Amino acid sequence: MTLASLAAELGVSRTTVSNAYNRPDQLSPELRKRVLETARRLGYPGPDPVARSLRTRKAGAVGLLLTENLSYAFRDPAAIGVLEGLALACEDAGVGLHLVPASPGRDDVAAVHRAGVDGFVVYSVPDDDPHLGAVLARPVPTVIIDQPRIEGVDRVGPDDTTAVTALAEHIIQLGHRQVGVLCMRLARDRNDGFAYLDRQQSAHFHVQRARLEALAKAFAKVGVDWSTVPVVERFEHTVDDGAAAARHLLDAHPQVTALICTSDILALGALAEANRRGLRVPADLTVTGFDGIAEAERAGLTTVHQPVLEKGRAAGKLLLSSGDHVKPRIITLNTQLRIGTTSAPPRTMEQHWFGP
Amino acid sequence: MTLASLAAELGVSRTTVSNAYNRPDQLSPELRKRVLETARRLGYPGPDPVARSLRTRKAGAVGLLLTENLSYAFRDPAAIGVLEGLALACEDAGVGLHLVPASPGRDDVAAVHRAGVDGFVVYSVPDDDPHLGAVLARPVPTVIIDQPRIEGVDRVGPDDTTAVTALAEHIIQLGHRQVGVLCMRLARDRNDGFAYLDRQQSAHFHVQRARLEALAKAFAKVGVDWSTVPVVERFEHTVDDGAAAARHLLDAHPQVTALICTSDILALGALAEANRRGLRVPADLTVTGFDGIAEAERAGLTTVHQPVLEKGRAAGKLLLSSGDHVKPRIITLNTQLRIGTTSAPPRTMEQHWFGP
DNA sequence: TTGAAAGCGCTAACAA
DNA sequence: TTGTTAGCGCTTTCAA
Repeated sequence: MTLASLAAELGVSRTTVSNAYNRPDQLSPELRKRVLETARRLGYPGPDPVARSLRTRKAGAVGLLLTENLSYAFRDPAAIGVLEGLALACEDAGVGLHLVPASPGRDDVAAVHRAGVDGFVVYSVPDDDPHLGAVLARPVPTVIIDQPRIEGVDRVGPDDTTAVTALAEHIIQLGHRQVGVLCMRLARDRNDGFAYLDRQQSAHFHVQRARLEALAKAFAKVGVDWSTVPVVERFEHTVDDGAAAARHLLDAHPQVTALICTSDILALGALAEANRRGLRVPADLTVTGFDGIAEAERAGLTTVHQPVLEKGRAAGKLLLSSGDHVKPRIITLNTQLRIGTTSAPPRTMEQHWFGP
Repeated sequence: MTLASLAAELGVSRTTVSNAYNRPDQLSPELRKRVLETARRLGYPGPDPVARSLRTRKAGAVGLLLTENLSYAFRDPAAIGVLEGLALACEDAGVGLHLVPASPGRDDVAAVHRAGVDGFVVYSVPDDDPHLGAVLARPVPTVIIDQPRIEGVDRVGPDDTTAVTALAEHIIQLGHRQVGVLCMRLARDRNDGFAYLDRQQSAHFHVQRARLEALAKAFAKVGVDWSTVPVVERFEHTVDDGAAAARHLLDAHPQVTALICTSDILALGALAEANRRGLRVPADLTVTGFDGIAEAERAGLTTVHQPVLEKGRAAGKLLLSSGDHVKPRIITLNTQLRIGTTSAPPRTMEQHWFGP
């Protein structure tokens, strides 16, 4: 059954049948009723969506590219928040959200080519991601969330530099000079261990790079040589990995008084590890995160909150309002330093205050 | 730029250009290279996915219908698990996952018609959902997760009756006879309050209905008249709503010794409310859930665990392996009663044991 | 290895 | 109010 065969059956033109579905005001109610009834009787399911899309040049869906194991997207509360916000924006506009199957491993870009969508949202991928390249090659609008920064492409994200600088100043003000850092993956190759300056500076994930740079700059101001600061990178982004990274760092640098983590998930792991080694937080060790996920707030983590749901929603709105703009649009989201109960002056400072 | 104009530019046929993209073995490497290079130079982005889909009759995506506020899907860990499993199955098969924008309020079924997909997964909708009707009217395979049960349609889900019966027997064996129930919405209309027998029995959500029926049957066996058992329904499915529902129930029926909740989320709310009123769990009140989400296990909740990720994945696999079967396939997932620290004999029993 | 021809199923000018 | 005409951009027999 097709629209044409139904029209033939009815003895009307295809236009009439099409109008019965798409422009009810273009034909008499009786005729329309007759068309619809005959369609039901004959089992015609209505106009084929793909053929309609081809004709109207509208797919009615936006693609979401997140080059990661899907498990990541559904396990990280921050990512879920972004997804939810984006889904809400799509729902408002009545368009579908098409998750592009792009595993990080297999560089199979075909899925991007195959996606019938009117635009793409790209969420936090490395700047050398081949899927990203495929997306940008498609003649549809694109909005990038967080990273990378691409000249001429719309983007939504926080100002990582400002946010992390505020956090660093808080830690510095507390008196910490012996700090360590746990960060997420810096490139597509796996490196579960220390990340030295060259790797930090050549990181393919802009967000991580910006956060590390902001930390380096802030600590340099108070005389800390960043090349001496231990930074441990972790490929996977889970609480357990955060704990393992913390262990790795503290084993090698027990003198560290503050652990700065570039995400709450890692920080929660660090808290677990501190607990495991009998370190009291914040008395013996300060731990900070980034994102402001609910679980972190419940744990009292000192962190930088960012409005993740708003981030996804803003990206969706931006994408869906494309067309009436020329210059690329950048939306910078407000972040907020939230001082919890996991940061305090280092022990040595307390000893100063209270005497030995 | 289209495939045709590129072919014209190159002085070759459209077939050749098409083959350059889709069947590299059908033309000489040199010619292919020339085609691809010219394409890049002229900014031809490759075959249009929609046109290709029309021609090949393959959209390369599966639709997901969940008639709910999207916020629900992204806030309930059980739903996220299903989503993740389904996404994994899609990723394995290299097909996209198209979230259909179907708000519960607006009965706008158009989004279902517009979705260019090769099949649908329907997750837990009421049996009278109009979107579901639209899905079933489309000539593509469909798999339903959890509910409703539709004759002739593939389905994946747990055996709620067996699972809840085991749970009920546990509670009964502990000695509880004065029980109360918190359940999720029973129909599309909002009813935040008591749900009496007629509403329970006419519930449009099969899962809730089956669970209530199983409870009724199990308690009837030990002489409890189910019509005297307070059941509080809640339209929204959040921890806060669970707490409010528990308050509602306990205010009216303080003699209740066990609160049986049809989901972990509601149960977590009930725990919070018990805590608020100074009731010790399980000494003063037994609380049970359903689902086995991580947070519940962390809280030591007595619950029925179901493999949510597996549920989503199984549904995806089923859908993607359609075609080579005739009879509808039903996959029943194993559930597991997990007795935690929130269930114990009622106080009156203890008094029996230890004397007054 | 390449090309010609024939649609996939639909919508939107425009004309009647 | 209805019909005619002309594609949307592509793939796929089939024949050369």
